[in-house]
Amino acid sequence: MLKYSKQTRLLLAVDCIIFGFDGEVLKLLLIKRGFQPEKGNWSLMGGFVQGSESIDQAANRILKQLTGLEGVYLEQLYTFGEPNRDPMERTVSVAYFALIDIQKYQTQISSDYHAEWFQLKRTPKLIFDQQEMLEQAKKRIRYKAAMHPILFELLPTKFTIPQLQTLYECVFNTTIDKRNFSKRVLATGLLIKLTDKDKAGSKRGAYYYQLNMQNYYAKFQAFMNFIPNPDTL
Amino acid sequence: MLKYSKQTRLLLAVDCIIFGFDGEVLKLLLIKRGFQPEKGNWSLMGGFVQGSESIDQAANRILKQLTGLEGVYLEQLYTFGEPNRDPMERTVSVAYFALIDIQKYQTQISSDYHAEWFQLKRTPKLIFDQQEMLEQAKKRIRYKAAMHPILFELLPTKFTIPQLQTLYECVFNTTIDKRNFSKRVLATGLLIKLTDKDKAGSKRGAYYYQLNMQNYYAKFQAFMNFIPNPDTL
DNA sequence: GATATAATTGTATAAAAAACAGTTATGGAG
DNA sequence: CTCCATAACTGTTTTTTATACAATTATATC
Repeated sequence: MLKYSKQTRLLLAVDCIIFGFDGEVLKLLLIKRGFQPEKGNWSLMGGFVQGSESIDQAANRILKQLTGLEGVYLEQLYTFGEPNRDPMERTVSVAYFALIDIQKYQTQISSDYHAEWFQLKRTPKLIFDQQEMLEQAKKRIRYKAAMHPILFELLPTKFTIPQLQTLYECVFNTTIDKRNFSKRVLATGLLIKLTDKDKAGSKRGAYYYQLNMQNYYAKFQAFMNFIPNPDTL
Repeated sequence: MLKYSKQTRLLLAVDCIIFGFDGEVLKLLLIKRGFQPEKGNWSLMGGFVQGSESIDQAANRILKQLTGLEGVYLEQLYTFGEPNRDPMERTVSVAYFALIDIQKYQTQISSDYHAEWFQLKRTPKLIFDQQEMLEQAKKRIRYKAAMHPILFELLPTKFTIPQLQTLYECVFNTTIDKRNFSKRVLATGLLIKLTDKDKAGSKRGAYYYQLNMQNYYAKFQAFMNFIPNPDTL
C-alpha cells in the first residue's frame, strides 16, 4: 500500500512516573539523564517507541529496563505534545504512571541510570514538561484511588491496616480516624486477616492482611469513597 | 542542535468522538471517510497533527473543520498505538471526545464530509480501532459525569429539569426518581430558574433554567454523585 | 512489675440517599 | 364550556451511610 504522503512524521516517546511507598511516605523514582539535552539532570525514566511495538509495550519495556519488574500496575496517563517541549526535535510523549511495591525494586539494575527514590514532597526540578506530568499523575492517582483499590499495588503482599491507613493519609494528604478507617476498609470484604503479626512498628504488633484477589478483581470498578473532602482533588 | 538519530518517526493523528443530545437520545457524529484505506466507510472525524501545532490545537482544528464550532468542551481521552492499527502506515492516534450543543451544529459546513448523527445505540461499524475508542469515550463520560457537571455542555443555554433528567438517564442508562432528581440538582446551586417555560414537551410547560456560571466553575471539581449503581460503570 | 506505645474495638449522632403519591397547570377533545 | 389526558411540580418518611468520639489490650523495654 502507498503511504500517507506530505504528512509530518515525529518522534514518539514514553515517560514513566514511578511511585513507591516505603511505609512512611510516597516516593518517586528518577534517573539522571544520560544524554543531551539536559544530560545529567533529574528526569523521569523514558524512551522512544520503537517501530514494531505498541505504546503499552514500550512503557512496560522502559519500566522493566529501570526496575527489573514486570507485571506491575502501569496505566496510561496523558499525552503531551507541545511543539517545543523537547528543544532538540519535536517529540510527543505518552506519560504512564506505575505503582510498584518498593520492596521488590532491585537497586542493582538501575545503577546504570543513577536512579534514586525521592520523597514526593521533595522532588528535584525536572526537565522539559515533566513537572506537569508529575502533577497530573498525582491528581490521577488521587482521583482513581478515591474509588478504586489501586493503592494496594504500592504495598507488599502482606500488609497491616495501620500501614494501609498511612498510605491513604499520604495520598490524600489528610488524617483519617482509625476506627472509621478500619471499619470501612474491612467492610469492603477485600481483606483477609492472617494469623501472624507485624512486630516492626509496635510492641503489640499489628495483624497482617492480604488481598482477597477474587473480590479484588470483582470490586475493582466500585470500591469505596475515601476522600474526606473532595474539593481538594 | 543535533537530532535524535536512529529513532523511528511516525505519524500522529487525532480522532474526535463527538457527542450530541437531541432531547431524546445521545448521538454521535460520524463522517464518511474520504480517502483510502477504508474510503467511504463510517469513521470518526480525524486528521494528522501538523508539525507546528500542539495536539490540543490539532483536535480543536479538526473539530472546527467538521462542526464550525470553537470553544466547545473537548477533552483528551486516550492514545491508541497498536503497530498495525492503520494498515497503510504506522499511525498513532490521540483520541479526544467533544460534547456539543447539537442545536449549534451547522449542517452545511459538514456536507463535504457527508457527516451524519447516529443514535449512540445504533452506530454503524467503525474503521480500524475506532469502536474501542468509542467504548472508552462512553465509559469516560459516565465516569466523569458521575462527579462533574460536564453534561450541561450537551444542552442549550436554556434547558428544563426534565430535559436534564432525560440526559442523565440516557448517559447512565437508568431511570431516576423525578422528585429526588430535582431535589439533588437544585441543591447544587448551579441552576438559575428563569421566568419562561418550555411548552414544547407538555401542556403545562416546564420552567427553563440556566447555569449559574460562577458556581459552575467553582463547583466543577466537586459536583455530585449521581450514579444510582456504581457497579455498572 | 511498672511503663510506654501502638493496636484494637463499639456506639451514639448526624447527614445523605432512597422510597414513595398526590396536586397542579394547561392544551386539546368533545 | 367542561372534561380529560398529560406531564410538571412538590414534601415527608424511612433507610442507609458517614461521622464523631474514648476506653481497653497486648507486649517490649526499663
